[in-house]
Order: sequence, then C-alpha cells, then structure tokens
Amino acid sequence: MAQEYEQLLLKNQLCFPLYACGRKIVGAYTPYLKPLGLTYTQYIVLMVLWERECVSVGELGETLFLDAGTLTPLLKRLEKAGYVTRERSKADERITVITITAEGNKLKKKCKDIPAKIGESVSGLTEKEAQQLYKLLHKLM
Amino acid sequence: MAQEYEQLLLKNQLCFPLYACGRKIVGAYTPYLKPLGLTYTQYIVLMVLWERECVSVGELGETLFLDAGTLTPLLKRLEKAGYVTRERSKADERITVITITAEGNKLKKKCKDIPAKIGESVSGLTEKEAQQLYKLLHKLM
DNA sequence: ACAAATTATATTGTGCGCAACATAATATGA
DNA sequence: TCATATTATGTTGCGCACAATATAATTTGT
Repeated sequence: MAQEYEQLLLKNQLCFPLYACGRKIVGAYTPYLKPLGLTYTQYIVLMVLWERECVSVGELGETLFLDAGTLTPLLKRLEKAGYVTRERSKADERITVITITAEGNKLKKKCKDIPAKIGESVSGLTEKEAQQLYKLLHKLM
Repeated sequence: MAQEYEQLLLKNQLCFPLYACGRKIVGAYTPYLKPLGLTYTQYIVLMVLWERECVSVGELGETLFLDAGTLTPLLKRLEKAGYVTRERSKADERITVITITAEGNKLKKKCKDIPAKIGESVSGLTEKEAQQLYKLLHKLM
C-alpha cells in the first residue's frame, strides 16, 4: 500500500474517534433518559432551560450548535409532553420564545444524578485526563 | 441556584462538547465529500474497504460502531452507486459480504487529500494537542 | 437426526441533523 | 413612505442512528 494513502487509514484518523465518541455519549445517557421519556438532545435543550427559564429558538441553536430544522420538531414534541411552551414574542413576532413549564422543571430533580452516573462510566479517564479532554474539545469548538 | 444542581450546568459537562465536536466533524467533511456524492458515514465505510477489499456487515459494524439498521440501507445506496457489491457468503449464507468495486477504488484517489484539508481546519490544535486528544478519545472508546 | 439455541442480517419505527427553500415580520434607505 | 434587504422561524427531503423485532441459516445437545 503506497505511503501517499497513509492518511486514509482508519487508525490514523483523529476525526473518527471524535465521531464515534460523540455517538457513544448519546448511548451512555439513553438508559437514564429513556425511563423519563427523554432523548439526549431533548435533555440538553432542557439543561439550557433549567438555567435560563426562557430562550428563543435562535439562541438555543447558537448555544447547542443545532439548527431550526432540528429544534422546531423537537420543541414541538417537548411542548406536546407539557415540558415547554412555545409562543411568539410580543416585541418581535419573528421570534418564538420557549419557556419551561412547572412540569419541565420537575424533570430537573429527576435528572440531578445523571451526570455523576455518566461520570462513573467514563471512569476510564482520570480526573486530570477528563479536564485535559474538556480543554481540548473546547479549543476545537 | 442550589449547588446540588451544579453538575447540570451545560458549561460543566464533558459530554456536550464531545457530542458537539462529533457533529462538527461530519460538517467539516461535507464540503469535500458532497461533490463526490458521499456522506461522512459512507466515507468511513469506504475507508475500511480501501484497506480490506471485502468485509462482512458484522465486521463493518464492529469496526465503525454502527449497527445493521444503519449499515444495511447505507450499503444498498453504495451498491446502487456502483461502489460496492453485496453478496451472501457461500460458506455461510447468513453472512453478507461487501466487496469494493473498481469504481469504488477510484474514489480512494479522489479522497486522498481530504484528511490533510480537514487537518488544516482543525489547526486550532498543535500537533502535540492533536496527539493528546487522539489518545484520550481512544482511551474512552 | 432433529428440535432448540445461537448467529447474522434485514426490517420497522422514531428521532435527530442539516441543506435548501419558504414564509412572515422587522429594519433600512432613497 | 414604500420597495428592498435582513432576520427568525418553519417546512421538506434525505440520510443517518439505534431499539425492537423478524427471518433465515448454522450450530449445539441429546
């Protein structure tokens, strides 16, 4: 095999493990989120709302790096489940404001211990390594 | 905000940047792969085939951490495009053997320079940091 | 040999994820 | 002011991604 193709070997890729780990993350959360009827993406949307109470679709997208094509149907599902409300801003009718409901806030307590449980399954890394990884990923974004 | 919920703050999550970077990777490849009519997942499937020539669906799944529900329709699309063939193994009819075609191998040359181009856009990291990241991600998997 | 268990792939259903396009409201400028 | 541009969200279409289930071939145990 010619050396010029060395960069195309799967084992020489940095991107592939990044892609694979990203999916593994979602998988790691599933056993904890599914009993609550949530997906990972819905969970991180709720995380934003637990911090901010209300937020526009655009701000959500910027925060989570997701676009309207992903968020609109997801938010409609969360609305249907009773966890958020969706209404047009009175100041600017182009903006849809997403607000967490009391029911949505109740989920916060139920989700409280999930990060620690995930942390245990990522225990292949030491505390120092986890911090290193955190820094490198943030530098990438 | 009570301290007990600190772990639910988005900025304290290790998993979120992992999830976000995983998606950014796919996005970074798109401008190079789309002109070739390929998706990122199809590209990594082809990477395996460029190394191995032929492989079963199960081995592909183990290598790429993907399941049959993802691979079967994807492989049918690659077959339709003329890049692979799909046929049952004669030794064991349960196994579907995927083989790269001459047309599929031609793509290898066209993809040769993509990793370098992606590398440039990931140039926020030094060589040393990229190696560190590589090691940490592999430890996670 | 042959029923039961195992293995490998395929199918179905749901939910992302994003590009491209559509729609409606607001801002801008001659 | 009023056409034009911009902004924010929504819609459509396609391709993953995976759980759950189905199907068919092979292996195993008696």
